[in-house]
Amino acid sequence: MQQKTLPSNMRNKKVVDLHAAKVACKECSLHQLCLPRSINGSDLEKLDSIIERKKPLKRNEHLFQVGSSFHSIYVVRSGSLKTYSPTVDGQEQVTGFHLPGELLGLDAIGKGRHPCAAKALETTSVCEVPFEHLEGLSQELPTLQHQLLRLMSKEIFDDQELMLLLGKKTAEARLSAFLLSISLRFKQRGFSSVEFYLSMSRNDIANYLGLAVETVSRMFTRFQEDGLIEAERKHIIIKNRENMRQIAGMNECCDETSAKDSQQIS
Amino acid sequence: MQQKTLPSNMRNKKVVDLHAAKVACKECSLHQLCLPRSINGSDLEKLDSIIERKKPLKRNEHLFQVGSSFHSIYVVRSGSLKTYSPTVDGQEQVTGFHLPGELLGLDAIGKGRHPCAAKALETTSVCEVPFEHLEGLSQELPTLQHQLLRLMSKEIFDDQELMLLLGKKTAEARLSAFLLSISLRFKQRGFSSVEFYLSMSRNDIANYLGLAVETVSRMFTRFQEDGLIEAERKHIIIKNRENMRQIAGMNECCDETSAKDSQQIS
DNA sequence: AGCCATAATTGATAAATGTCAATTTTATAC
DNA sequence: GTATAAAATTGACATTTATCAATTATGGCT
Repeated sequence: MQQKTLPSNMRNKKVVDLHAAKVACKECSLHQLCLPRSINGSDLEKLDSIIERKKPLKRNEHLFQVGSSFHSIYVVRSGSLKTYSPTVDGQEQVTGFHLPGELLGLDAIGKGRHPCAAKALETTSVCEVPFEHLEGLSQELPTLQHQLLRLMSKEIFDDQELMLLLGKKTAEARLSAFLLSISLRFKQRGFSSVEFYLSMSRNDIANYLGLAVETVSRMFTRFQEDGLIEAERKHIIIKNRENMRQIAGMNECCDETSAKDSQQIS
Repeated sequence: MQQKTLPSNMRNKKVVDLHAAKVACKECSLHQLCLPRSINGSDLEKLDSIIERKKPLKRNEHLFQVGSSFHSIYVVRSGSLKTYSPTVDGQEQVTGFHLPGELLGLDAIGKGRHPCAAKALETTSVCEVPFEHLEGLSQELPTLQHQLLRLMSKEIFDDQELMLLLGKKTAEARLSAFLLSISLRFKQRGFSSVEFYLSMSRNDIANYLGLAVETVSRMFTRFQEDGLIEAERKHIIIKNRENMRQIAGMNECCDETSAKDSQQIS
């Protein structure tokens, strides 16, 4: 598996992390939608023809708002977004982060409305896949239907993993698992799993993990003291993955293995 | 909406709660799969023909084990089950409860293996829907494909709601939201949302909510002191739903409204 | 380049929940 | 029906994490 380290000029610049590293369609989840092994050329063209490229979002711009009506699924091409829901007390609750190659909007099919909002964390471009067209095409192409069901299933599976995390674990276990998860997702897209940039704020991380910002900050400090990571602001280097796994309370099955699994479409 | 209160002879007997109240196929999620509005008679027959009825499970029997290969989706006809995953430290982590009319196994499509085990909480019968057949049939029947995608999307949505709960809330908020959730699900199946039996132990509830058993027990006590519920063992009566909503940090949209939404297939 | 708003860190304290231990209640088996 | 095991409850105490407050660092803007 190829490993690209992000170019060094990204280190001290502001936004360029994920944004600069554009992901070719062939490497993203959409490619998984295209069914790498079994789809043929003309089918792939058909799929390609329904996809719309949208103009890039600037930081803090919304891809969609809470309650907006559902038309399309989106795939992140470059950059990153967060999804969040409003809570009763007027706060927002971050429900997910979306890196290049990942999907947004699957949770909106059921009710026809987006239950959460999606906001760009940096300059971000996405592909738009109109859902009616995708459904129609899935009707023609059994492999595409299958792949769509697989991706939705994976989403359910991933959410459940996160539930485990939020339900049971200590603050350090949560943060450790979070960092490992991000690391793994970078790896799956062909980037380095050892060194990467977090596009989200400590606040977003804390919110997502159900912790106070201060606690997250302290954990970052402790992880550095313990030699688990090096962290300078958003720039993270994983120094001791094995210990982090133990702290996260993960068995190995949740790392390399599942990473491979989700690559090779059987 | 009709409201059936469970027969009084269930009160002081052991198992008969959910188990006794068999749900007709027309009232369960499978009926949603059948697409109430738009599917015609012969299509419905086709769907009916691929469904297998299995012989009932006794309490503590498994429907499937962790890692077992995925063939079918299951629909609960009567009784109830819990799903759970093993954790590193040899414990189990409860990931969900499944009441009559609800689905199991959607999280297994992705990898072809069940990431969790499913165990009957009481005498329980399920319908088995072989996934290959379902996929094939969905290929023929666009409305069925659409419905399948909707149901999976709903699962994603529901999981995210739970994540919100586990991530942010206090112990009392979690338990309150849990009880309201169960109440709502009963209501959706046509049972009373005010009075019902919990088939799962306090231990399972605590595990599911990421709390210690003792904390759950104390919360039950407190809720009774505060007049929110009456609880005698597993028999629960909701006395003050409005206060419980506030404690759970829910806006109304998460109750009646969404209940209706998921009934009417548009 | 410098200013201002925002984000991140750190410390002190309070509140919530987990842990340990004992007791009571309920369920199961003989 | 009784014995035994399992589940639930309750209390005392320890630990973790949230909250409040203050300080420092960073990033965006003119």
